[in-house]
Amino acid sequence: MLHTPGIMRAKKAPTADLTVLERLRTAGLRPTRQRLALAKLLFAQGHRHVTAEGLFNEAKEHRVDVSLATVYNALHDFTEKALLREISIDSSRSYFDTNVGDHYHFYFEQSGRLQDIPAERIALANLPEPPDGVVARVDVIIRVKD
Amino acid sequence: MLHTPGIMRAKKAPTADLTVLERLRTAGLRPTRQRLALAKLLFAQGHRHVTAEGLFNEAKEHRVDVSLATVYNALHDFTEKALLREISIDSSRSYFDTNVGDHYHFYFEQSGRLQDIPAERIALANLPEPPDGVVARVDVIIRVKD
DNA sequence: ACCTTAATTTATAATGATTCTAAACTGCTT
DNA sequence: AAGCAGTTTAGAATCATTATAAATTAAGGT
Repeated sequence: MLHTPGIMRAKKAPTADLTVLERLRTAGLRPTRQRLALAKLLFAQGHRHVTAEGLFNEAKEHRVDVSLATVYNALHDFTEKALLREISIDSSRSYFDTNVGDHYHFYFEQSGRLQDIPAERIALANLPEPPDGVVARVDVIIRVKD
Repeated sequence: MLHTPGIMRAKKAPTADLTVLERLRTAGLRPTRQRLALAKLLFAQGHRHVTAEGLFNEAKEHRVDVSLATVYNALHDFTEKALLREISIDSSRSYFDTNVGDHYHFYFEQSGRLQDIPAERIALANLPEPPDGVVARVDVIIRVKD
């Protein structure tokens, strides 16, 4: 059985990977092995809410060898490039949301879990103008005792 | 010039102090020297937003001798007894708000300052019900690039 | 393919806010 | 006045996050 190692090695990864690679490039981020692997974990399925520690553990489970520092770096780089959005729910840790569109959140205090609420599910009217400066974003968090 | 040390010592503090003492008692908190002093700083004037570190420094300026641990204890005790409300704006520190009524916030990212928005200034309609559990509270934070 | 360079990764140390500990102290009731 | 549960405290410990500085690697040019 003949095979062509060179071509095998050069063979392109499945579509999902390509997309991730393009996303990174488009964002102006060098698609390193680590960033690609983390981005794949983050963006493979639907929207997610992760913590640095959580993503780090997930990477380990998937035999993705990255340092915790790199997970932090990647999360911040992705956030800076609007691939992620950072959410402050409690002072003890930060969550990162793969949904960067306009939306709000349920926060379940017991479990520490977050759930998206589509923007159209809440009518926010009469938003006051800030005394000065410009509105960067409006966060709405419905805290639920579950 | 005669004076009566015993009576002087026993003399009641001004109204504000009495009120603070009553507030603590009513809340079921023992009115210790430290808690009284901190409560006075917190509730003397209008509504305020403080951090533990900030209140600690303010205490020092006023020659109120309390430890940082006590400031943390007091802030948490007050919050538990609904004399304060804790607000999570960013993951690096907690703010405590002396306004425990229904209201929202402007957050000025540059300065790290918070400003109250009265509840009636924002119309929040169609709030979705949580899938399970009960709504503990709804936070609205308007983040301002100033 | 090979170089060069700047960006990235990494182990590890450092930081900073907060919490814990366990010993000393103090309101409050008897 | 005495005793005790509730508080305070200095200092150590914790935890998430950031900084450091050396090693690695992606990208572009030759």
